[in-house]
Amino acid sequence: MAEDDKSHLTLRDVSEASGVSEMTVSRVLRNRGDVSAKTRARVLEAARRLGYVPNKIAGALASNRVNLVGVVIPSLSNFVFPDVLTEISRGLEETPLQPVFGTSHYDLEIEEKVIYEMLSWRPSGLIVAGLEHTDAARAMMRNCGVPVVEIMDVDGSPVDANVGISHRRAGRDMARTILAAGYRRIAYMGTVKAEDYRAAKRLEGFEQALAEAGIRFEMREHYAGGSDFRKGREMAEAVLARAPEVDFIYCSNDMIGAGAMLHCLEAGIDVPGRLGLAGFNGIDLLEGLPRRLTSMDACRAEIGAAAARIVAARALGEGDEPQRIEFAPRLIHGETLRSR
Amino acid sequence: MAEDDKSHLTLRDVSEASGVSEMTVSRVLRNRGDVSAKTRARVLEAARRLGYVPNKIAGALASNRVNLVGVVIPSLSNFVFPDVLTEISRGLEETPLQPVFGTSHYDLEIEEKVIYEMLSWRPSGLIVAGLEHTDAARAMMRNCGVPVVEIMDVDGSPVDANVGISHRRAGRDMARTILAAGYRRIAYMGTVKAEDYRAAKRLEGFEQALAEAGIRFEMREHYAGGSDFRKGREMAEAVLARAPEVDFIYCSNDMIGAGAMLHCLEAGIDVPGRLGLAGFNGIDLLEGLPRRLTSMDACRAEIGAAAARIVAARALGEGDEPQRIEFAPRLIHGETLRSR
DNA sequence: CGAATTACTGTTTGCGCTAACAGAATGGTT
DNA sequence: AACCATTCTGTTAGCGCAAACAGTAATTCG
Repeated sequence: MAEDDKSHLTLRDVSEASGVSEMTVSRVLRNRGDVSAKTRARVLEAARRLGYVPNKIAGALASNRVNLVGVVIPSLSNFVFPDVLTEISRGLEETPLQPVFGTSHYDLEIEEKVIYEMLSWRPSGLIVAGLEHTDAARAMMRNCGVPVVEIMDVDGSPVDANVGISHRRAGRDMARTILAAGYRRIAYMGTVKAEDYRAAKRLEGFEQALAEAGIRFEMREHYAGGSDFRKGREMAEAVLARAPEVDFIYCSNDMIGAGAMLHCLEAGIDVPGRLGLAGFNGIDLLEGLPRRLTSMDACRAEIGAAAARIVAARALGEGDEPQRIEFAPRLIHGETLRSR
Repeated sequence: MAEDDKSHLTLRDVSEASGVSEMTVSRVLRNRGDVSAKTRARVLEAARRLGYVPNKIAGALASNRVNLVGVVIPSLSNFVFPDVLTEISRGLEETPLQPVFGTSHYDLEIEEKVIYEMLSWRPSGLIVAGLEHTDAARAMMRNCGVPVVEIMDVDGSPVDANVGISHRRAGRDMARTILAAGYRRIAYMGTVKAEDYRAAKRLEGFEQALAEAGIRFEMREHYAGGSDFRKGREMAEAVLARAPEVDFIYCSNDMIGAGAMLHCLEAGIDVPGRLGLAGFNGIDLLEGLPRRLTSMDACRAEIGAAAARIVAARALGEGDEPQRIEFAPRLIHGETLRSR
């Protein structure tokens, strides 16, 4: 393939090697404009022989077009986001657009920096998780001149387009389902991260529905750090030791919920008879555990796909999609909730 | 913050707004060269007021420096890779470098395209998972003029730098450990993907060690698609139904292994007495399952960190790191392997 | 006090490419 | 033969920024 080590090959090198102008080479390599079959072949041969790789930096500057879409998410170690990313990638596959990822570690200041970095590459669009941002970040997104889609959450005021679910409603619906199943002494286990706005909104909706039924949490147990089975186990044990009367534990996510379930089964607790459990996210990876955990699908596949569609449509100027899409989180009844 | 909608602010706009030359603005914004405190303040104020975001495309073209590091991995839906990415990000945090990710879906042709795309942005370095590539991809990496680190695997010939573990050795070591524990009727459960070269190498090493002990697999069960508990359960059930004499199942990864474990426990099979189980990757997320699965740590944190270090050192010209690093996969004995 | 140094700011040039336009070659039509 | 349309190729200019160099003013020093 490549023969030359002079690692700064330019259009000029290819044009000299093939005996045509730089412009013609450019046209061939971009499939733009008419070029005779013979010339095309010569150019392609030369490019391949030299191992030429076009310089998109220069191309982007000259054409004022950058086929990148910035995607800003809180973290990669949370199941949810890799899923969404995968779906966004798939959604952009048929377009000339390419996603570029950045993570904010659930920190709005970092998020602001990441957005700034992304915008400094003048992408064709931006997809950002969540509706909470610093003022500066919001201003940048408002003025960047490209489509911005805020995803995952719809409880708030988007800067531009918005695709997600209502986490408040998700919490409320889950609470009502649990109450309808007859549980009354309910505990919460969730992250202590104030920056997980969506978990906070679910909790808020949940508590609101409880309040409407004249009920309050028996207790709330918080944790810091990542979510895994072990943490769920330990916390469930602690909760049940301190408040044995509890008959349901609502968990802020599926990993914790599954850990709690594993503890209960091992401790010989009747699930869902004596104690019910529910999580959030509908992580299908967990299918195959001894009991299917009651959960709620966050529609992350749909969200990723819709966000990709909106950005693509707007960036490529092919008509405008509806700009606000709210999906309805689907209850996954599972086997850790009495059905009656 | 921003006031103007004219979304194409340039250095000139800031320079006019602050009454200095473009060059001085550029210097202020990059903290390069001496600028008086007064001028600096004026420029910063103007930039902030206008909502100016520098154009890195232009900056990169002019300076011939792009502070991006391309990272090419097979997939995001595999635990392992988000982990490595996170570690690479962390490793680059203290440098001016920023990672940019792309996925190949375990397809070398796609990988070639992704590498081509990445190189067309003229990054400061490239980190690629695996040692298997198309000839064209290898040629591009050889001639791109920036540090290239192939990660995860060391069984093969790297183009440039290389950090990883020997999967062959990992398989061999695991087999020996299993044999030493007295198991003799061994089955394999793994992906059918011929493109998962590392899993194939582990299998190869494993079989070699078995052969040295005069043993062959009782059976090999393959599956396609993603790895989850359910699949592990189903396959374990199938294996034990067809070959009840099997006393150990070696699984190509932890998810499958954990699924198999869940099946066995539910079926009342004595683990590890009657049947032993092992996986691969040492996924700590799984801690908290009823039994700790025997596994092998793939050193993905160390690999990510080392790759980041090498790229940073080479790209920033701060001396050269050792170019080939092999980590030793650590056995995680777990509770699904007899200890004797 | 003049020269040398330092501190700061400006000018010119070009990175590698593409948009826009201009021109040449070819073929068909009247 | 003159004309036009079509097909192909080349020329010019400039995208927004930073490197290199060129000042100018303020300060230091012998």
